[in-house]
Amino acid sequence: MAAAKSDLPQGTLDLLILKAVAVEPVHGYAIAQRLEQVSRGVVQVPEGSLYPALHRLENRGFLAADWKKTETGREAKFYRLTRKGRKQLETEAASWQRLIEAVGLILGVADGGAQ
Amino acid sequence: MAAAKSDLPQGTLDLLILKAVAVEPVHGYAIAQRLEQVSRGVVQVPEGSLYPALHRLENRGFLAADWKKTETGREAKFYRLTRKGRKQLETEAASWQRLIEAVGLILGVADGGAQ
DNA sequence: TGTCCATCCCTTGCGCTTCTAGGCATCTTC
DNA sequence: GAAGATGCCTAGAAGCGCAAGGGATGGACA
Repeated sequence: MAAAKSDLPQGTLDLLILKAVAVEPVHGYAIAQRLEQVSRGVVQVPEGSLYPALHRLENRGFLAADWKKTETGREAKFYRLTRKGRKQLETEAASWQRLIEAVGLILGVADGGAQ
Repeated sequence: MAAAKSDLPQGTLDLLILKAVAVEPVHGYAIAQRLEQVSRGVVQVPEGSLYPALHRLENRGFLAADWKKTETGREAKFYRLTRKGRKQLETEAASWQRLIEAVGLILGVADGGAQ
């Protein structure tokens, strides 16, 4: 059923996470909340997707993490973008742009089914 | 020049195939060529991705197929959109729109949206 | 005639990512 | 001290795209 739930296409999550972290160091739980909020609920990131993704990105050197206290007084792992990660963010953002342009061409070019 | 190789995110291929078939019945080989051509080489569909995808879509009742002769005189499997498939195309196209808008919000690509 | 290339179809197995479904620990509130 | 929110994590299953195989046909060309 077409709920607001939108399974993210493979690879997109990485891009979104990198972008979310680029602004300022954030911890995982807040990343999910921020993505959902900014996207107006369209993007929903279950924790089972989020944390593995964060670990992947950290393993590849795109993110680095430090434990700090949150506003609520709890210890949390704050991720920040490395230099390599910033470059990766640019690359993926460019790829994304190229992709949506290409898909746009395909979806829009043939006026055959234009409603 | 280096072709812009772009691994398609999971699920995107279905949408593109449905759209390609929507205009008129086409056979698999031509679908791949058309997608690559219309997208200006950005979208490339290897046969190992294409045919399984076609079979999936046929299995789910989104596509139907008939063997016909091509212009070049060879037998080929021409796929066409079923009623269910057309509905699916609309659904997926809408999902895609919603997604790129959401990602756009997060990336801040909208003019002045960044902050 | 025989060979090569382009066209056209297909399958298997791998790798990758996402999601479901759990568990664990801390802090606040009642 | 129980409950709920916060915050982190893992294991397993499922799905999809891709590389790398293979086969069959028709036309071009020597």
